[in-house]
Amino acid sequence: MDWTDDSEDDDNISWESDEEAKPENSGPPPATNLPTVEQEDHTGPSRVSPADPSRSKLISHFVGMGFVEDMVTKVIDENGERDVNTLLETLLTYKVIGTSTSSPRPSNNKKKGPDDDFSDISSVDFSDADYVENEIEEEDISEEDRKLLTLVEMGFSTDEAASAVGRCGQNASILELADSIHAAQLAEGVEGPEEEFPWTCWSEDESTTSFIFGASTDKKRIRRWSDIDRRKRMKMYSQGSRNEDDEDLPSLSLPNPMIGFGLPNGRPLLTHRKLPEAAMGPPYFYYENVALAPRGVWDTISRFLYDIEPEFVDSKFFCAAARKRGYIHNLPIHNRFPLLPLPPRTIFEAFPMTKKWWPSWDTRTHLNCLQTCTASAKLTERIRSALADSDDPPSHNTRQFVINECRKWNLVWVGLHKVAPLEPDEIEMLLGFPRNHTRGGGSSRTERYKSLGNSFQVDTVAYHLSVLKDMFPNGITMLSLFSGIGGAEVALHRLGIHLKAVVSVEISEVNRNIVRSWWEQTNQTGTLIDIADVQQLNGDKLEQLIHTFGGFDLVVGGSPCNNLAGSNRVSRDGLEGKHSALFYDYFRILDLVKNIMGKES
DNA sequence: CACAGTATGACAGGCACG
DNA sequence: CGTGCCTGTCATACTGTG
Repeated sequence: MDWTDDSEDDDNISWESDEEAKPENSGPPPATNLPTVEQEDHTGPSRVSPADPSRSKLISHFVGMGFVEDMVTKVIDENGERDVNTLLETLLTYKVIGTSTSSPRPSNNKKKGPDDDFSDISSVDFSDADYVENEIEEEDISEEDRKLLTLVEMGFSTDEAASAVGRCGQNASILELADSIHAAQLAEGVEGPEEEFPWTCWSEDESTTSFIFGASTDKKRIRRWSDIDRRKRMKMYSQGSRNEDDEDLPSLSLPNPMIGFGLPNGRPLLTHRKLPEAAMGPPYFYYENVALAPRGVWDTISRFLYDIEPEFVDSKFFCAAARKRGYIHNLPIHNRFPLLPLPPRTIFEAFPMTKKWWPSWDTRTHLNCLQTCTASAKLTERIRSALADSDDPPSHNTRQFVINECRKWNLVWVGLHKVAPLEPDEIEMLLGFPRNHTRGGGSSRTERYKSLGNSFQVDTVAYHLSVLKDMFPNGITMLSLFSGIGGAEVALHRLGIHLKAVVSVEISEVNRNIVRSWWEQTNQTGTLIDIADVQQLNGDKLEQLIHTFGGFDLVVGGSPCNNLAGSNRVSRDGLEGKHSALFYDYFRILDLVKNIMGKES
């Protein structure tokens, strides 16, 4: 499966285009810049030339993040100070290059040449003489030492790094070593030495680079994810430099591209995080809502949900339709795997019949977010007549009109000059549900659109939940809040995870019927209990349920987005809105479950 | 009454530009 | 760094129809 065929998209992966547009980025060599213990003697602003205030501020900022000053200086020299985002990307790229030389791939750790090491970072020019020179220098460091250095850079102690190499052998990859240390920490029940979230890496695929946040060897300099500093970094990461006055505003920024902690087939998938003590299970939990909520909403949600950083993912990387969502969960994030078969990932793959009628000037390869409303017949007729009356190809204005409406309403081409909204069963397919999942059972067409528009994208959610399969070979007991049409249930079922018991809370009777009907049709052998209102789920009721089922393994829920979604022109009131305030019920119930289960164990 | 159709912007992020 | 422009967004309220 090729996860890179988006490259012709207009929403190119930003670092690709950035790097390609800047061949001069081939600058500083990676190897000598591998952070080492010497790094601890680097200082802040004092060593920075005061000649240029903005420059020295920039340098000390990056140095404070754990980059070596020489490397920072060099990167600024080459890129200028204008685009902080580019600077950070470049610095991180060099860091990753350095890391990758010391971490052979798990499947291929034979002798390797430079090409092997860097083939996945094609956008950087390695013909640079500096690079060759430093590759030679790097040969002087033993393989084991390089791994130790990398682990230390990731925030582990030298003792832990050495023990991990001892346990896993010298041929183990960095990822395996990091996992081993993490597992050892969990087994011992001790707080990790480097606070939570020592580093995070988003990696994509063979043609892209990876990002690492906050790597540093200095314990005191490690930034807690929950600190305000992370906002600064996220802000820089996603938007470049901003007004300093904004820094106190509690506002998380969205990553671009929106790929969460990594995608299927991402290579190498260097993901590892340490959660705050209070966030850890049991039970595991998984919370979802729209990514583009009003300012401050995700900060609040994150603060309530034990300060876990949201994972923002756009489902366009999983299927043919976009769906930008934030997920907060305490699940492990390594060894994820996608649902099979992989769903169609472009419009043409999903709807081959449309290709015949698709005009060349409609360059869409993905649909936008599937919503609860669809275009009217009147609009599609306006489009048809506009095209029928115009030349071939149509004028710029006509094309623009048609394209805008097609994007806005997710229209597809079904005939000459003829566009149409998706049918409910087509949306079911895009979202990963079985065909006719919402059909029948007293569900009207409008209700189907509404239920589907409010649902999970199953493949995306399943990818995150896939880590549960090995952990619960005998199946799981789940509390599903705001179940809707059962996206989480379908995801777990498709993953082959047995559902021992599901307590489903859903206000809509139509949706409850859909889930019940699906449950019966898939011959589930477990128990399904449905409850209409989250308000009914008080401490007594939960205690009773937990007693009956021996606790919950997983608490899933996507609370209502009505007052958060951008489409809402009337009552986009944020988390305090009538519907979206139900988030607090999610938190209340999750916290109750944690407390009750904590007592019983 | 149920259902379908329709009109109804605000707002934030990304980008190019000066 | 500010500005303008473009783009995208799990929706609500009202009206018409049978």
